[in-house]
Amino acid sequence: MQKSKRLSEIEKILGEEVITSQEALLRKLQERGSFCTQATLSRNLRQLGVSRVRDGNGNYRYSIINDRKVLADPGLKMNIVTVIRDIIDSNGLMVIRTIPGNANSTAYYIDNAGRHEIAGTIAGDDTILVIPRSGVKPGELHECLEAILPGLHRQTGRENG
Amino acid sequence: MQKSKRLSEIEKILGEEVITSQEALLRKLQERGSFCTQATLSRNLRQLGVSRVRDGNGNYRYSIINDRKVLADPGLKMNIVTVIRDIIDSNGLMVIRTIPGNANSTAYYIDNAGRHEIAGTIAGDDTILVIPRSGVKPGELHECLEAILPGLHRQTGRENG
DNA sequence: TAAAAAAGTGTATATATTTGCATCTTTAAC
DNA sequence: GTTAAAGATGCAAATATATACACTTTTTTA
Repeated sequence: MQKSKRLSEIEKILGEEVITSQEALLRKLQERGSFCTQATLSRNLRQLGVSRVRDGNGNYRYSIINDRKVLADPGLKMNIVTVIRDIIDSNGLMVIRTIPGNANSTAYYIDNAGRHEIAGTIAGDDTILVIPRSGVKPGELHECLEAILPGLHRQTGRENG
Repeated sequence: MQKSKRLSEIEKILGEEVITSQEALLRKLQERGSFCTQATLSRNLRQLGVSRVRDGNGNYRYSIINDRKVLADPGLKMNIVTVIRDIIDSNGLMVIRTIPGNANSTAYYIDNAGRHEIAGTIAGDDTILVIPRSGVKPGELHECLEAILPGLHRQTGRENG
């Protein structure tokens, strides 16, 4: 069956490129040797839980994570971890890198965890800067993030450079 | 004008109820005394940055959460230096200022240079924050950036603030 | 292995959302 | 106060996405 291959291709493409419509995604899939119709793609996207989210200009973009899921249900933390690529400590600041387009939603989640250790976050497209409160040590901050994002330590390739 | 009232009603409704279509949102607005057509609502949702995201069952739901930043255009890597205005060191972090609208593309370029010295970057509209890995000294980071962006030192007005 | 059930898919179509255009309203400039 | 410019909106039409139905393939059951 070619479905599973197609699903993983979809995930890969969405992690690498900015896709604004199913038609566009369809073309990308074709370039990689996966073929189907828009109808099937629509079904696949639903199965993958892919959302259509806004970028800063109000344009839509397809994204593998659905922010609100994480938000509405604090129990579903695991999903957010899947978009995290790595975490790097930089002199006490923590830099989290995500797959493209997911920094904001992840940062939002971190902000809303209500952890005292964290003064705030700044998110770009695929990078989040987590700023600790004064006096919070890197190790504490890292532990804090692990508490917020269970399973995190298993995901990050290099946790300290 | 009733637009601003409608916008805040929209935010309120989305924060309180599960809305799965613009038509449904339209009805909720009417219940609260805000009237418009679906076309206008579509425009309003874009202005608010509202996204259409999946819930756990794959169904759509409108949500105020979104990703705010646009991914850089990987195409314009060449003349990247010409858009840089200056570079300022701030306690080991490097702040690069570009001409408006070019921070993203520049940051993208820097990220993709694959330099170990750099933990990550965060870009706004005309400002980039370059975050070094722990132990990397400001001078090293600056050299690193010069290596990535040849000609940089001639462009930057004040290289250390 | 045959039959039944479940899953996958395309086509055509339905539903949902966005947009071009004309119009009306508000704001800014004299 | 008049005119120009910008903003808001509805309508109709264009796009984009989802789904009903029929058909094929795969998986399960006995």
